[in-house]
Amino acid sequence: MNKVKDTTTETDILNAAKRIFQHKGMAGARMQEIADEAGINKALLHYYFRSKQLLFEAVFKMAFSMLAPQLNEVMNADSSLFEKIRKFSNNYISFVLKHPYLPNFIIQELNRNPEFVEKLIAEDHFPNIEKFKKQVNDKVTEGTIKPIKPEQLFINIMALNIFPFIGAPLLKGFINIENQTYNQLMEDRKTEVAEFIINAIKI
Amino acid sequence: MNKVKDTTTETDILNAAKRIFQHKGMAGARMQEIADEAGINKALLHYYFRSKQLLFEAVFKMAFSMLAPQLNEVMNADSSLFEKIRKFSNNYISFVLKHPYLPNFIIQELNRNPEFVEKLIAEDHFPNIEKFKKQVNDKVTEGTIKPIKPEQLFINIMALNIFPFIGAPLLKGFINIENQTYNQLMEDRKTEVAEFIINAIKI
DNA sequence: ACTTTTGTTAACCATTTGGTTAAACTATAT
DNA sequence: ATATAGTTTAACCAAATGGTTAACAAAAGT
Repeated sequence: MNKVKDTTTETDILNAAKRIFQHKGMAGARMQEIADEAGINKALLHYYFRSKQLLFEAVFKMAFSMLAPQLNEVMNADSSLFEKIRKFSNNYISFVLKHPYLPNFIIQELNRNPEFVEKLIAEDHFPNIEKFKKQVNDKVTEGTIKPIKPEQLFINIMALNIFPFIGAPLLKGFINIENQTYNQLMEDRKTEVAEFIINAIKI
Repeated sequence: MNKVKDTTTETDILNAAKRIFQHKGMAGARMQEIADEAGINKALLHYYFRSKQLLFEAVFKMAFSMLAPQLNEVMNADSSLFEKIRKFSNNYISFVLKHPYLPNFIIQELNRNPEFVEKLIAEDHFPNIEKFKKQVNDKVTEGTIKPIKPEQLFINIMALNIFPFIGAPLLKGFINIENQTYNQLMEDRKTEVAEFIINAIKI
């Protein structure tokens, strides 16, 4: 009964489904296309995951669990506020450059299905930013940084790191540059975003 | 041949389609549902717009044309750089608070269909940020603001203004607050975002 | 008055789509 | 070797879906 065997088929399916779902979303993805991508028969998808919905949820949770821990680790570390901002920006952008479709996939499906957030919160390892909030409030009180609500600072950090990937097609149009140049901008942002934020709040 | 009559049916369809498309996306929307929402027969949709694709494109262009001019006007105005940042943030957030689903709709469909951007660029009134870029470069040269690439500053402005709406479900989960509190945060951002940006670049 | 154009509907159609079934195949244990 | 449990497939199926047709109603033009 042990899973000594390599579960290649199941993981093949998951990876194929991840690719298709991330490109087309839940509604736009087709079971047949996922089966083709995985190189198997469509019935096997149902054998392993019962329904499109369950397959989707498996993919979604996998995607979310690739991103959430990063946020959690950095935000709850013992490092200073500025270090957190630097580390998160660097880590996050490096990671997303390797998985460019992940953030958009998650945000998109959460918008279509807002009640899904509650399910995620109930799960383990959902990010918690209490420590970060306290840290910001302390620094504001002691006058080390400009007054700002922790929530606003948090939103700003997320926005500056995540949006450039989600809004890439639009931004490329506005700025009028090609993919490669845009990627170079992202590369630069690994450090520049953090400095931008720190400049905005330091006294 | 004059359109003296009110084109209620056509606009009814457009408005209904806008609501459905914005909530469910192109792939997730159903023609029947749009017809129901508009209170008409499904065949009428095809009578007015031929196909789902064309109806979608009509809705998309309408949505885009509600947002793009704002960007254009502010960015190409004669006002100072800081004024532009303040005005855009205030205008944009005010507008989106009234149309919360617009930005996500546009960004989402552009991600599914990146070649759509080229079509938009070809159309009239596609935003142009050359004036803004020159303005930033000048101020950097004369030492009035910290060195920053105009493209990066532009991305930051867009990110800080747009992302809080697109990422709302996720951010509400992270910050652990309700809709009303979140809306108050957005209200505050009308002015705070601009000051955050200005603090980040002023010397 | 009547003809033509425009607007609207119910019924229909072909295709797509998620899902099922039963049979075949594979490996493993006995 | 053979029974057994797990894996994979081809063939099906019912429902949903985008789109069409033909008939009819309402304006608009003459």
